[in-house]
Amino acid sequence: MEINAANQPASGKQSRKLKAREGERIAKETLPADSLTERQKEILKITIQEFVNTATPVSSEAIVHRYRLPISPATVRNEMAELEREGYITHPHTSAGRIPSDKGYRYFVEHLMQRPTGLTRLEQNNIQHQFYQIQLDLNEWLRLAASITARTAQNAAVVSAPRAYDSRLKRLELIEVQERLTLMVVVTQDGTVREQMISLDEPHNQEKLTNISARLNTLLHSQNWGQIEVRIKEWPEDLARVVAIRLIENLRTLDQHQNAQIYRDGLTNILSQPEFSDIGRVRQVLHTLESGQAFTSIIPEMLSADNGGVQVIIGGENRNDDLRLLSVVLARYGVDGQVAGVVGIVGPTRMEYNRTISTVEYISELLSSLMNERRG
Amino acid sequence: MEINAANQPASGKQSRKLKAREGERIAKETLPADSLTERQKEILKITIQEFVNTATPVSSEAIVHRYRLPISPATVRNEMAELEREGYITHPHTSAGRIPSDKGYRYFVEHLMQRPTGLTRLEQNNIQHQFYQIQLDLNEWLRLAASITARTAQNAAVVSAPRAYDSRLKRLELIEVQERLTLMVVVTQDGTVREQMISLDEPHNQEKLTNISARLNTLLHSQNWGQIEVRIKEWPEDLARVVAIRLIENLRTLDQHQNAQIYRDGLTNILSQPEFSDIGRVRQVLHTLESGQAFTSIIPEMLSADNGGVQVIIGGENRNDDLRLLSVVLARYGVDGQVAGVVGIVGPTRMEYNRTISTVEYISELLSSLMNERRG
DNA sequence: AATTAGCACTTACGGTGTGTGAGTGCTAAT
DNA sequence: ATTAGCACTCACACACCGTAAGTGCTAATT
Repeated sequence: MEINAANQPASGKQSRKLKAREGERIAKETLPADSLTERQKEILKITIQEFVNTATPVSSEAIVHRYRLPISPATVRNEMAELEREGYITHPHTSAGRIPSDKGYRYFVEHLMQRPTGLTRLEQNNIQHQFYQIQLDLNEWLRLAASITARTAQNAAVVSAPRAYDSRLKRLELIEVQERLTLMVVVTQDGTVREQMISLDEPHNQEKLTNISARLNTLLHSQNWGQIEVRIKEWPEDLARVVAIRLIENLRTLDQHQNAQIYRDGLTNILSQPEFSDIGRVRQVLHTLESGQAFTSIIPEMLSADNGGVQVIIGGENRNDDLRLLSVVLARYGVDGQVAGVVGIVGPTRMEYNRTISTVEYISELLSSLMNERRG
Repeated sequence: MEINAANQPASGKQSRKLKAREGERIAKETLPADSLTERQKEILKITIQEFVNTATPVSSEAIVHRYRLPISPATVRNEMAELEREGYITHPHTSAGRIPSDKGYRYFVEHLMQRPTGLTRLEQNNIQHQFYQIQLDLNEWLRLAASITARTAQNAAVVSAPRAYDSRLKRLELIEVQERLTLMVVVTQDGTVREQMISLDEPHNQEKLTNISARLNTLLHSQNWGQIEVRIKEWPEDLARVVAIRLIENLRTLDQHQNAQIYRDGLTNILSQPEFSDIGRVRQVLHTLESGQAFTSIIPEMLSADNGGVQVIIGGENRNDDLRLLSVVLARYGVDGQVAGVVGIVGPTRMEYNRTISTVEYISELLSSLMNERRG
C-alpha cells in the first residue's frame, strides 16, 4: 500500500488536497504526466473510454477482451488496484468493476485524450451554415448558439450574453411615444442596441427631441459613461441633461452587466443520461441549471481569467456544491478588450470530453468572428 | 347501472365523445350544471379539493370526517360509485380512494370552484411592484412575467412574445458600422424596436445614411409593409430602395412573427410535484416543454380565438399528445387590434385551478396595461 | 325509499429471504 | 513479474408474505 508513496509523495498529497477543495482558481491542478507507468496510462485510458461509452463499471476482463491486450485480467486487476490506490479510479462496491474518479478524468483530459478529433469538417460546415443563413440579431444568435452547442455536444449548453468592457456611445435616438414619454435607443461602438423608456416632466414634440439627440450625438460621440459624467457636470437642468443621465446609467449597466443574460438549452440531453435515473438528482440539477445562480460566479471568473483556452472543471473541482456531480466545459468568445461572453457545456462527469471541448472551442471561435463583423 | 342513463342521456354520450377527442376547438364542451344532485356536487368538490391538496386518492371516510358531513361513509360510497359511473371520478385500483377524472376537473372549473379567490390584494401589489420597479425593455418584461407567473402559480409558465397585427413604421435609423455595413434600427408605432444589419454594395458614410433615413422617415411614416411596397414601386435602384426593401421584410416578419419567441420558467415547480416521481414522465414532459413545439399550435389558436377570457385545457382535452397528462391555462394580453401575446401555465391536471386562473388573468391584465403605455 | 352497519374481498405496499452472477483480492504456482 | 485458481463479497432480481386501506355488496334500520 505504501510502496509508491515514496515514488510520488507529491501526487499523493495533492490528491488529498484536491478533495479538501480549498479556494483554488478553476481548472488549475495540472497532474504530472509521469506519475503513471505506460501500462497504467493505457489501462486508465481504456477504463475511461469504456465507462464513457457503456456507463457501467468496467471489469478487468472486459478490458483485456475488448482491447485484446497481451496480458491477463489478473495483471490488469493488480494495475487497477494500484490506480485506485492513487485515486484515479474507484469501485462502487466489492464485486463491481472500476469507474473513473474526478482525478482520473482530469488525468485523461490532460494527458490521455487524443486531440483534436472532436468535430468533423462536415459538422463544422453545418454549424457555420446555420449561423450565416439569416441575418439575426444578437439575441437570436445566442439562442441559436446555445441550441447548436447543446445538440452537437449532446449535453446542456450555457451561453452568456456578451459583456462590454468599455461601452462608448455611437449613436443615440429619441423617439416620441406619448406627450410625456419618449423612447431612447442607444447604439454603442460595438454594435449593441439598447432601448429604454424615459418619462418626461413636461411635454416635448418629436422635433425638439430630434434636436436634442442631434446635439447629444455630436457632443458625446464615442465617449464612455465616465467621460460623459464629467462632461455634463455644469450643464443646465434641462431635458438634454436628463437624457444624458439616463444614457450614463444605460452604458454603465452595459459595462457591469448585472443583468447578465444566460441562454440555456439541451436540458433534455443531460437528463436522458443513465446517471439521472434518480429523480432526486434530476430535480436538483434542473433547479441548479434553471436558476442559473451556479453560473454567477463561474462565468465572471472565466471572463477575467488570463488563460484564454478552454476550461474544464470536473465534478468535485467545482466550487459550487450543486455542480459537484457535473462537469463544466467553458470557452470565452468575443472581441479582445471590447466584449466577451462565455459558451459552455454542462453534463455528467462521464462525458466525451474530447468532443465537448472541440464543440465549445469551435462555437466560441465562430461567435467571436460574428461579433467581429458587427463592430465598427 | 342504467338507472340514470335515462335521466342524462346527453351527458353520457358527451363524455364518450370527449374521450374520443375529435378535432374540437379548445375549451368548449361546457358540461350541464344540473346533471348532478347537490349532494353529488358537494362530494365531487370535496374530492377534488382533497386530491389537489394531498395528491393521494380520497376515501369515503376521509370525506365525511374531514368535512363533518351529516352522512355516513357508506352513503358517500354510493354517491361516489354514481359519480364514477358518470365519469367524473375514477379509482386506480379496487382498494384505493377516488381521484378526479378530466371530466371531473372540468365540471369543477365550470361550476364548483368559487371565484375569484385567487390572489390576495397583497400579492397583486407585490407583483405590480416588480414590474414597475425598473424601466425594462420588452424582452426583460416578458422574462420577468414568466418568472413571476411561475412562482405565483407554483407551476411552469409560458409567455409568448407579442405578435403585431399591423406594424407601422414610427422611425427608422441608419448607423454606420463599417464602410459597407450599416445597422438599421426600426421602431414601430407600438414601440417595438428591431435591429438588423444591412451590407451595402458600395461605401457610404454616416452623413449620407442620415440623409436617407431622414427622407425615408418622412416618406414612409406610419405606413405598414403593404403600403411601403406600393410606394417604392417606381423608385430608382439606389440605397434608399435597398433599405426600404429590408424594412418591408422586417415589418412583415414582425406581423407574421414566425420567430414567435416563447419565454419559459418554473419547470422545477412542476417536476417537484408527486405525479412526477417517475423518471420517464419527467423526461417526456421536459422534452415537450423545452422544445416548445407543443405550443406552436395552441398559442396561435388562443390568439385568434374570439373568446377573450381565460382558457383552461384539462389533460386529455389537449390536442397535443405530449400534453395529455397536463393542464394548460391560458390568457391573452396585448392591445386590441395592435399586438397580442399569451401568458400561460402548464402543470399536472391536479392543480389549483382557481389560483392558476387568477394568476394568469392578473398577469395578462398587467402586461396589457404595460403594453398600452408603450404605444404612441 | 333512502341510509347505514357489517363484512367479505381486493390490492398496493413494505419488509424479508434467497440464490445467482459478476467481479474482486489474495495466494500459490509458473 | 505474471497468471491461474479460488474463496469471498455484494448488488440485483424475484418471490413471498402480512398488513392496512378502502371498496362493493347485502341486509338491517330509519
